[in-house]
Formats: sequence, structure tokens, C-alpha cells
Amino acid sequence: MQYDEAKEQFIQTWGTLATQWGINRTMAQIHALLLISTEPLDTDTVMEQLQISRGNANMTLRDLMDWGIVSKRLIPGERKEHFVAEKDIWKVARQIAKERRRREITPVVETLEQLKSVDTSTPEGQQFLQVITDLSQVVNFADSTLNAVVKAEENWLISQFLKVFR
Amino acid sequence: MQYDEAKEQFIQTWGTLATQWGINRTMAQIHALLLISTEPLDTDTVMEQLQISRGNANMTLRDLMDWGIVSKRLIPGERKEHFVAEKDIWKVARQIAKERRRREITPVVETLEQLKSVDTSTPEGQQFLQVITDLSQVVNFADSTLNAVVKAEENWLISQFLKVFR
DNA sequence: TTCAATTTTCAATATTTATTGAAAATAATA
DNA sequence: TATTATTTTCAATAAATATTGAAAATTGAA
Repeated sequence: MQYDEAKEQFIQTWGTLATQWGINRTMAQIHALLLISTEPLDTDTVMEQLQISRGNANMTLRDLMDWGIVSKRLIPGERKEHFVAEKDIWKVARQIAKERRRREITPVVETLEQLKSVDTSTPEGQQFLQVITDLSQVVNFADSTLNAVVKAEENWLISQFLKVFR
Repeated sequence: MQYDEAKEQFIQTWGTLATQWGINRTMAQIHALLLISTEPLDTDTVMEQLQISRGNANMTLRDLMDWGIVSKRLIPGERKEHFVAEKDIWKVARQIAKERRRREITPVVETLEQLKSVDTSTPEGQQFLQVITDLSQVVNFADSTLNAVVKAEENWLISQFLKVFR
């Protein structure tokens, strides 16, 4: 397969997968573009390659830096900022796991804990407590999984995990 | 905490979390409502409780049935259809894992495999292959995790998992 | 079968989310 | 310092997604 075709298809596929998981398309596409790029790219190149506006490119690049998976890179003699993606994919996975945990799971864990103080003098209250308690287990499982990824050593995770679950 | 307040907050929180993970709000809310309900609910009750239209309620209930986590329940003497959510939350988690795997992960695995046939006679091609190969590992990890959930026995999963990753 | 209750469909509409683009702010050079 | 390149911001706009509501289809009772 020709490189250009593969590149196109990859950026496309990655963008689609991302939206299904609550990440916006442009973000996934810029990330994909930077991942496969052999050198740091400036904003204009990103704009041109993905056919997006300056504002969009700028804000999304900033978001990616907030996620800790893209960083600025100074090119000697160049005035424009250039960007590179973290190329170690396990590091990327760990970083994403860490952020989603912090941003999304932790708040839910806290809310569920609070809801456990529901009045259980009625059947509805009892059923409610049961559901919340069960749900806490599942959410804690998800939390542990993400945390395992966060804490895992590079290759250790894969081997250990597959050892147990294959 | 009063039941009504807890209920309200739960439906709200669950709806918000869902959108962050690419599931629509109504779907999460109807599911939440059915989860905590002690009896099967008909469409009108769902409409009234969540203040949504008939069309929305109907289509979303159908979606939930497609996901295999809600089913129709006949109430003797009642003509209207009633709905119940699967109350075993681990069964729900397994079902969701199964569906997301089927609908989202599997297609991506296949695409990545195809992209490995990229022409590697250029540096870009080589870098590309490297990224795709690494990414395959991560996606396979996610796939294995979901599959582990799918295949797991009720409580086995929790204990095994925590044993390894705590 | 007829008729009313119930469910389903889907074009129209509303809402939410993403993107643009140009003005303002900032940074670098001379 | 003034000038120009570059980045950032954000109100306006577009695009995507979700929801409505009423007509059509289906179902069950009589």
C-alpha cells in the first residue's frame, strides 16, 4: 500500500474511533498526524495537511499539550513553534488513562459515595442503594484498570495482563 | 439524603458521564431510571419522568434492547409494553464490553492490520509501520481487557484482577 | 372484520458541539 | 522604540447530533 493512502486512511480511522469514545475528531487527527510524522510540524503545516483553520489547529494543539501527549519543540533558526507527539505509545496510553481517571472517573466515584447515604426506609431507597453499591464495584474495577495502566512499566503490563487473561 | 434528590442526581451524573464516553444522554438516563426502578415501566412513565418525547423514548428503548441490557416485560392485564433493565451490573458491564468490542474495536484491529502492508522503502513509511505496530499492541491490550470482562464469571473477575494489579 | 390503543417512523426542528476567521495580544527582530 | 511575524482569543457560524411530534403502521379487543 502506498504511504499517502495509508496515511489518509489512518488519520481517518483514528478520527472516527475517537468520536465514538468522546474525543473530538480534530484532536485525534492532529495527534495521528504528529505520531506518524518523522519531524516536528508547525501550525501552518498541520492546518494545510488536515484542511483546518488556524484557530482550530491552535486550540487543539494546546489541548493535546494539556493531555501531556504533545509538546513544543524549538527548531534552531525557525521562529514558528513546532510540535511533536510522544512516540512511545505505552507512555501515551498511560497518560490518557491518567487524565481520564482524574477528569472523569474520580468525580463519579465521589458522587456514588455520596449517593450511598440515601434514605433506605422505602423499597425504592433500598433498591437504589443496591444499584449504587453494585455500580461502585464496576466503576472501581474500571478505575483499577486505568490505574494499573498508569502505574505499569512499559512492557510489564502487556505480559502480565495477557498471562492472567488469555 | 432524600430518595428523590438522590435519584435526580444519579440520573444526572450518569447522563453526563455517558456523553463523555460517546453514549448519548437520553440512553444513559433511561437506563439509569430503569435500573433503580423496582418495577417495569411503560413508555409513558419514562416520557413523563425524564420529560422526553414519545419518539425519543421509543427509539432509545429500542437501542437499549439492541445493546441487550433492557428487555420488554409483559404485565398481565396491561396492553402497553413495559421495560426492565438487567439488574446484574456485571452482566451489564459484560454486555457493553461485548458490544463495544464488536462494534468498535474489531473494525479498528482489522484496519490496522491492513495498514501494516504500507510501503516501507521511505523513512516515512518505516516510521508509519512502527507507529501502526505499536498501536496494534495497545489496541490489542484494550481488546483483551474487554474480552476478559466479557468472558469473566461474576465475581472471579474482580478478585483476580485486584490480586494482580493492586 | 372494525376500531381504538399503542408503537414506530422520520422529516422538521432544536440543541449541542466544533470550527472559522479576523481582531487583539504577544513575541521577536531590527 | 517601531515594525512585523506569530500566537491566542472568542463571537459568529457551521456542522453534527439529538429530539420532537404528528402521521402511518401495527396490534389487540370486541
